[in-house]
Amino acid sequence: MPGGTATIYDLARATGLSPSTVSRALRGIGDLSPGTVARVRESAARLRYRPNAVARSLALRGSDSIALMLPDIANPFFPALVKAVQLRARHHGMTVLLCNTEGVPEAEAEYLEMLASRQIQGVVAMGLAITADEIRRRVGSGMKIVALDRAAAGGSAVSVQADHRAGGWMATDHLLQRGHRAIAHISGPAQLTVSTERWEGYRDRMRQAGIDPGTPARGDFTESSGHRAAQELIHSGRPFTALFCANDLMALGAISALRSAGLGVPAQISVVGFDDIELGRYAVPALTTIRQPLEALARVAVDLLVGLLRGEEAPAPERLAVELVVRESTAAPPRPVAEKAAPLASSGIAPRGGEEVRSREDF
Amino acid sequence: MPGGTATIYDLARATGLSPSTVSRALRGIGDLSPGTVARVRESAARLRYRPNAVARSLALRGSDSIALMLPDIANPFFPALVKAVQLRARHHGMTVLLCNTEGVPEAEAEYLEMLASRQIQGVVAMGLAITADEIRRRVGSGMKIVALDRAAAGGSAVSVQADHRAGGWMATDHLLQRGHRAIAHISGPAQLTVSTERWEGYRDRMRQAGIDPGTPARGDFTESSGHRAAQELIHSGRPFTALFCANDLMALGAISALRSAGLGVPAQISVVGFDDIELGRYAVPALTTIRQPLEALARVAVDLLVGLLRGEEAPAPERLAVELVVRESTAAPPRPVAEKAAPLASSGIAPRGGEEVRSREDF
DNA sequence: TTGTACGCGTTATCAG
DNA sequence: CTGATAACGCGTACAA
Repeated sequence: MPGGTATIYDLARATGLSPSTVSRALRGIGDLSPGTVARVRESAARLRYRPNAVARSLALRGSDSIALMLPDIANPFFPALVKAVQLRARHHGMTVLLCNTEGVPEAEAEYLEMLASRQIQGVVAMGLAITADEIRRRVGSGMKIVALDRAAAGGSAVSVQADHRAGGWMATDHLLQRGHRAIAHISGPAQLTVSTERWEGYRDRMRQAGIDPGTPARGDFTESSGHRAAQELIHSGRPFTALFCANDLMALGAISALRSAGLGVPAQISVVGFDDIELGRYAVPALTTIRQPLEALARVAVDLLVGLLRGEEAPAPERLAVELVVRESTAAPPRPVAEKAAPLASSGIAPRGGEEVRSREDF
Repeated sequence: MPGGTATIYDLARATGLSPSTVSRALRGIGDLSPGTVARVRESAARLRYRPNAVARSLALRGSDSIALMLPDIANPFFPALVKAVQLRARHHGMTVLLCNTEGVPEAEAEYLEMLASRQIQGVVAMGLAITADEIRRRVGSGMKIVALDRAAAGGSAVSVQADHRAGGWMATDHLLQRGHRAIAHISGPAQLTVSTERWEGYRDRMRQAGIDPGTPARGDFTESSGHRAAQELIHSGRPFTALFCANDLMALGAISALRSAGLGVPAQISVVGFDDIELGRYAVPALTTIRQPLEALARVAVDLLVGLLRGEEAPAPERLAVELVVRESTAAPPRPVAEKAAPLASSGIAPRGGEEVRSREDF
């Protein structure tokens, strides 16, 4: 080990064995006498042997890591999912490389290229902006891609998703149950299926109630876009007593805009979000939302990917159930003749921690 | 290229040249006739040649990527820094691997091991929990580590940091200027130097004003810890009209707790945070805070790391200047005989967008 | 200006 | 049970 760390050749020399025997002993494969294994282990420890992952990858044309591509690390929903994915990956002995793409197709393509060039053939992708053709090209050349929570273009990759449509339905149903009729919606980017699905759930439930869902306001899942969309909604003059936002971040932004306009939440306007990010629990008022099953999503996606890497067939896609979490941002609509200065403080003083969770079966 | 992609051997065969000539042509080094270069380029494109990064790493004992280790991807301050680091790294033609450690020393050690085993020798670390000895061991064996924003144990790695102490000083000064005397502090984890430095800035300014700083409440930089710490502060009975939190997330949690307790911000209590995360701009009330120079931090850190990887000497460490950003969460303290039911609505209705930025020189 | 031969560290195949 | 030998794809002295 002249320059850097010891290699299996150094161990071979030290033990008087051959490199191949050392390699086998280290990995515990083949039929070896207990003695040799012990000898190898001992000198490996003594010489501080560290396997060279690069050499191994070159020989094996593979690696023990997977990549996790995500469009916007600044969206608080993702970090939670990242943690869950890492946890599950570790369960399989795999390390996770995070690739932050900002939703830029070029960045995605570059990352994919880089990963292929590094022999990393497993990718969990939270929303891909590249074309279906490009995805198929990659899959065709051996890369395994599992879309997580957000479908890939044209269903070109296996996907594991929550039931966004049911979530939209449940959120809207909750507001209707509370007595609201004028329910506005701020949706996410039009090109994302999660946006359309959440909107469809909303639309379906509205129609079932005999109400015209109209056209949603459009946001891009950022807090600022929620803020802006709510302002536009207010200035449009279209009356509404409740607001279903396609994600929590936009809901938070919308609440900020509503309050700045002197509208109390939930006193005058009720707001429902989507995702159940940590932040929503500590917001004032605490956010009523649709909870996505993070651990389950991560588990299913990673297990699926590992299966694919082992050459197994992809199972039929399934939709994971979401839950309604009722907190403080929703209430009954104000009576037609609303008292003008509804005390905003009421929501702030409300006892905290009380929350109610309901899943699909309860509907 | 039987199995997968084309190699330089395939190109050699296709062009009638030797592998080494192809290798040189591809990288544009050595003296080659223009014709050969063109021929190689052409068939590289035609055969869809993609360099194998693994083989290259093995031959070169190096790689063109650096790692970015961070303790908690869920803290919104980090994603912004991550983006800045990635941008700067790309400027040097390097890709960034994100390693999320959850602040667990074992995870850090494992990642470091993994990186070394992958020939990735450059690391930007935002706070390392492993021991100084371990860090020195790594540095001793060729790994280049630059601590970003948070110092590494015992100054064992080069570090690039904002002037946290000045930030604490400025935040406290701002509150004193507004007329506050009873200023409480919620600090971060005791083992992090950023926590102590921000606290020291607070302490120094308080003493300059002839006020006993007392003992700070303790949080861990999460929103929930800020919420809890504020509750304890309230229940402790110790009177205060202003609160300086060691980061924005805790400030947001504290505000939530204060309002739940019926205390208006800033009507009854003024709050200052630290970091200037995006969320603070859209919170109600918008958060007064200390802004860290993200781009500068990232630029200095990445450039420094790249320099180290090239064998250059580390320059003297420098402290980057922070700024005070005045928004809506700070105001003058209420008059001694405060009207009990200060209208919380006032803050919500306050015009938004007005903010004032001040840097060190203004003090 | 271009080609040959070997090394990087590991795994797999085939003998023994 | 263990040991040679080749291969993975690329970079680089050294030779021509």
